[in-house]
Amino acid sequence: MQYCVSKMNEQLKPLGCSIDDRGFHCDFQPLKPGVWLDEKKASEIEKKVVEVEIEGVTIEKVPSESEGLPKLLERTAMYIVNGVKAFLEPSVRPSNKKVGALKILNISAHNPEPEVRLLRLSGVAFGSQEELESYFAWLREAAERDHRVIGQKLDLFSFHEEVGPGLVIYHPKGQVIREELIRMIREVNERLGYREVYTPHVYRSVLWKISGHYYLYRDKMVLANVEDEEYGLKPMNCPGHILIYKSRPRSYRDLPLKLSEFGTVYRWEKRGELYGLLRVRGFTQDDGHAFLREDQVKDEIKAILKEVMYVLGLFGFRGEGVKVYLSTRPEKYIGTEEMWDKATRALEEALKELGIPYEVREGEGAFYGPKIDVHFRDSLGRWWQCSTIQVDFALPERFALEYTDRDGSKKRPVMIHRAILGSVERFMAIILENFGGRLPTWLSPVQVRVITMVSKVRDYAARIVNLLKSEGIRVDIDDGDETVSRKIKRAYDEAVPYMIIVGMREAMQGTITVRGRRNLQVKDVNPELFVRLLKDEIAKRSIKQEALEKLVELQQHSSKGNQSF
RNA sequence: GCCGCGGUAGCUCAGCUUGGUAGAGCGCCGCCCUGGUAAGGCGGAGGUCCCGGGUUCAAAUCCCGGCCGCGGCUCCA
Repeated sequence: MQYCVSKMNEQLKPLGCSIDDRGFHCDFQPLKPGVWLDEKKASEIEKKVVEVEIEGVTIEKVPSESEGLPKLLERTAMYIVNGVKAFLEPSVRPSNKKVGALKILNISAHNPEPEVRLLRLSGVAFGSQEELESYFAWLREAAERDHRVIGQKLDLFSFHEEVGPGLVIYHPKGQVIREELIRMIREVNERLGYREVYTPHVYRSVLWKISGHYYLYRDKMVLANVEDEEYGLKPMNCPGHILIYKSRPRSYRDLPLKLSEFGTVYRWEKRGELYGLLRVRGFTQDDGHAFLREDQVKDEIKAILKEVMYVLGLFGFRGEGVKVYLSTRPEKYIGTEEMWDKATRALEEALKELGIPYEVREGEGAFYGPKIDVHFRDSLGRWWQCSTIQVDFALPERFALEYTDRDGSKKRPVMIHRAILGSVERFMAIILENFGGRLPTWLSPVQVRVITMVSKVRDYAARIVNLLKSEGIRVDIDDGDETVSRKIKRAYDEAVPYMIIVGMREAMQGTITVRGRRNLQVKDVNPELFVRLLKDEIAKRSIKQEALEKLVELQQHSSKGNQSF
C-alpha cells in the first residue's frame, strides 16, 4: 500500500501503518501543503494494491534512520520495498503475499502531534473477495442495528438543533426503557444497601475547586456567571454525595455509608466526539459512592461485582463474553504505597474469592486509586465497557473526610465509586444494537398489541386490553379498518414482542391467538393463562419469550389442531 | 477542535454537473374493501429546498459565512 501510494503520488511520503480490530491505517506525510487524496484516487489505489505484483519481491528490514524523521516514528520499523521506504508498527509483520481484496473506507487527517498533519487511509484488506463481501455484510448488519436508526424508527428519542448537540430528548417510549433500566438498578442498589439521594444540577464553582475538577476539566465544564458568582453544571455526582457525608460527624459505626443517585451530569465533549446516545453531553449515571473503613473494602467490592455479573447476565452477557480488568498503581499517584497495596489486594482478593477470571493492567489505574473495569461482548462481537468500580483516595483527602474510630482517633475513610450501567443512555444504545431493537419483553415500551380481524370484535378486543392493563402490562390496540397482515407487519416493524390477534372465532370462544417473534403463533389460548405466563416472563426479566415457548409446549401436548408458522 | 462528506415533504431519498413549473416511495388524511396472518385498491393533503449574505434578469442548483448531522482523527474523569 505504502509502495503503491508513493508510486502514484510522489508528494506523499509513507510514514507508517498499523492494524487494529477494525482494519488498517496507513499514514502519509504530504511533502507540500495541499497535497491530498480524494475518493476517486482511493479507488485507484485499491485496484493498484490488488494488482501489484509483490510476490517474490524482497522486503528488507533496515535499521531506522532516526535523523529527519518525526518523533512519532522512533518506534516504527522501517522496510525497503522495491526501493521505496515503508514503515510498519512493530506489531505488524511484513508479508509479500498478494492482497486479494482491499477497500479504503476513509480518508482522514491524523494529527499525532499538534503541528504534524498526516494523511491517513483507513480500510480493510482480505485474502479474497468473498471475505471482503462477508465483511460488508457485517457492516450492513451493524448499520441496520444502529441505535440512532432504531431510536428514530421506534420513536424512542430525538436530537434537535434548538436544544444543542449531544443533548437527548426522550420520547414516551424511550423513557419507558430508561425507567425500566433504572428500576432494575434500583433493586440492585437496594440489595447492596445503597440509599438513593437527589442532588442539584448546578453548584457554585468553589465545590469544583475543592474537588479539583475545576482545574483538571474546566474546558469540559459548563460554567455560568450569575449575580457576579460563578456556577457550574455538575460533571460528576461524587462531590454532592461527599457533602452528605460531611453534613454531620461520622463514627466508625456509621460506615459503610452507601449513597446512590441516578444523577444527570454534563460534560462538554468536543463536537466531533459526539455520537448518538453513545457519546452525549448530558447523561445519567447509575452512580453510587460507598464511604468505607479500609477493612470493609473487599466485601463491598465482592458484593458489587456479584451484582455487576447478575446485571450483565440479564442481557445475555456472560462467560467468555465478559472480561474483567484490574488496573493497578500508575507512575503518578497520590496516597501512600501502603494504601495502594491494601486496596489493590482487596480488589484482587475479591475477584479471586468470587472465582472471576481477570487480567491485570499494570499502571493503568487512575491517579487516585486502583479500579476494576468490566468489559462485555455484544451480539455483533464488539466489546464495551460500562461497569466500573474505582477506589478513591483523593477525594476523601481533598474534602478532609474523617470518622472517629473505636479508640477515639480520627481516621480517613476510603471511597468507592461504582456504576453498573455506567451511563443509562450509553447502555441503552448498546442493548438496542445488541438486540437490533427487538428488546426483551420487560424492556419493551409496548409489550402486547391487540389486533382485531374485523370491526365486529372491537368490544371483545377492548376487554382483552383492559384485562392486560389491569395486570400492569403495557398494551395497546390496533383496531383500524385495515388488513390483518398489514397490522401484523406494523407490529413487527415496531418490534412489539407479543401480538394478540382476535377475530370472530376468538370472540365466540373467549380465547385469544398469541403471536410472538420468529413467526411463532398459538391459537385458542385462555387469556388468563397468557397473562399469568407473560407476567412471569416480565418479572424474571427474561431475554427469551418464555410465555410463548410455554404456550407452544402446552399446545403440543393437546390434540387441538393449532399451528405455528 | 482537525480532515473529508452532507442538510430537499413526518421518514428514506432523486433533482444540483449544465441556474428558468418542487419530484418518488413509505407514512398521514379520505373513500372503497369486513378482512384469518409480514405492505388490498383508489383519491387527497403535505415544502421557508437548514439559516444568513453574495453573484445573476432569475438560485434548491454557483460562491462565502454560520448552524446541525455523518465518517474518521484526537479525546472520553
